[in-house]
Amino acid sequence: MTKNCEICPFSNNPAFVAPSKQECETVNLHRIGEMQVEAGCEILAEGSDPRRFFTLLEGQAMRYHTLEDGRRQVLNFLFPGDLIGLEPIMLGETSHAVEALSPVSLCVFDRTQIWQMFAKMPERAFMLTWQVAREEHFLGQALISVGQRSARESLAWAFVSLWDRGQQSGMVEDGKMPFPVRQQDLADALGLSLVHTNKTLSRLRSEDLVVWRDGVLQLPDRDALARVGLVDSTVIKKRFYL
Amino acid sequence: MTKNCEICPFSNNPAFVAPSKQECETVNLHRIGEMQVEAGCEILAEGSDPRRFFTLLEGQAMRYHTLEDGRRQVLNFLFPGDLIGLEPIMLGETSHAVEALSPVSLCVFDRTQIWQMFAKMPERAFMLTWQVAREEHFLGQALISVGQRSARESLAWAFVSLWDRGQQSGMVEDGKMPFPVRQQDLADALGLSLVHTNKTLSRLRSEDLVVWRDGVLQLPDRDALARVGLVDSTVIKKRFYL
DNA sequence: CGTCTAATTGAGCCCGTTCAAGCAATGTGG
DNA sequence: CCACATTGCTTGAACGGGCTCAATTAGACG
Repeated sequence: MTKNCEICPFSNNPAFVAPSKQECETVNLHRIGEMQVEAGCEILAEGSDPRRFFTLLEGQAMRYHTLEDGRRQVLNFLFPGDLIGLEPIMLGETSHAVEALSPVSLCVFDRTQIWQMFAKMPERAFMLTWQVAREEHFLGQALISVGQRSARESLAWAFVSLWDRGQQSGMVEDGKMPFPVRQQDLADALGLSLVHTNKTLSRLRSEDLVVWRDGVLQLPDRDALARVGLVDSTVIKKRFYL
Repeated sequence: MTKNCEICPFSNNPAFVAPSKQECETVNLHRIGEMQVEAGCEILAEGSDPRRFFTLLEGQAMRYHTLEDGRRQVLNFLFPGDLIGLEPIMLGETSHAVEALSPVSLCVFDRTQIWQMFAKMPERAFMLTWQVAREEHFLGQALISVGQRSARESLAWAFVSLWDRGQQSGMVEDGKMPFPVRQQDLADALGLSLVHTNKTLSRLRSEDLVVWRDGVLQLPDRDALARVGLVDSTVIKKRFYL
């Protein structure tokens, strides 16, 4: 295995059940290889035939769907350790696109690997389902935000959630986290217009709740911002249990 | 197995891979039993300890989350064949409630059954993951709607989506489908106010696009409504493939 | 016949939208 | 080295979709 494999759900992570020697070999068998992608490139294209899926090893990405008339909804932001392209394989149709937000490195698997996992590596398969369930949870949270929260609350919620996700995946250093996103992307994630996002954001900035410059995010008072965003304190354990 | 078991993902469904004799026995072993719930009752309580999960055999239900201040977001509506309470077990925390919309019958499983499935019945485990992935897909679609569509488009989208779901689960008869929901529930699902939902709905009614009376829904022109709601024609196959 | 819940309709306001202009940083070609 | 285009951020002004408040109606139930 190469660099960063410790965050791959199919690899050996202390947070997860350790794979056996045999499992490792089987994984390596179906592991097509690693892939580097530049910022701004499409990792997954809307409507494409689902053949492979990926583990995001380094960098950040964005998953979105575009309506016929051009309106776009960002579904979520992806962090190291996240899976990409599993849903399309399960459902047989790629209904969203994934774009790299920074230089990204991916671990590439063939779709046949999925069944191999279920057949021969139940712990890996369980792990995989756990990831899908977690993503479902995040989508639900986003839906709550877009549906019920005000613009100010939504922004606050988004920053806190992203911050917490960033910490879980080890992207926060010195109280700073890379967040290479345009305001337009954030607006599309929250169902707001660019203009209003900007104005609401500048208010949060003037209150010293958010510092976001040059693609780097800082939250001087994460808990205060969480209160603004009505973020419930539910913590998702990294470790799943049976 | 008792009535309606053919729709249970853990049972023998022609759309799915048939379970072996041994699988059937193992499922029955962990199947706690059947449960009947009246309309309006809570099947799953927010914050409860996740111990069991269910298959919805008959009737309809609603999954929602409530914010501290009372605002409520309906996450989705549940149809026969859907799983209930799997996400909480996987993630260790029940962050949403599920309420019966009609008299409901459920098949009850113990949470230990999940691991049994991964360990001994890979086809069932795969099936289960497929269900989670499908639910993730629907949540994504809902997020797109709430985030990008206008009230009119949202309503149209919702009716068409529910209609299609209803047809897949065999709830449509004579061009009619039971839809035992208050306007308030629909409003909370779409992030709209009750008043605006009502006014938009009455417009759709006057255009003969929607007929919804006494808990029964009819769509005289499903395709026209789909055009109003910008529903993409992507069809999720009932049959998954490997 | 009073009470309760759900649907309906009107009036007025506001949050978030669209339109529009300006600015700063970066890049590109002559 | 400058002219010019491009991309993203910022800000002002005005409109409007959807909100809140409020009152009425209709049906179900005791």
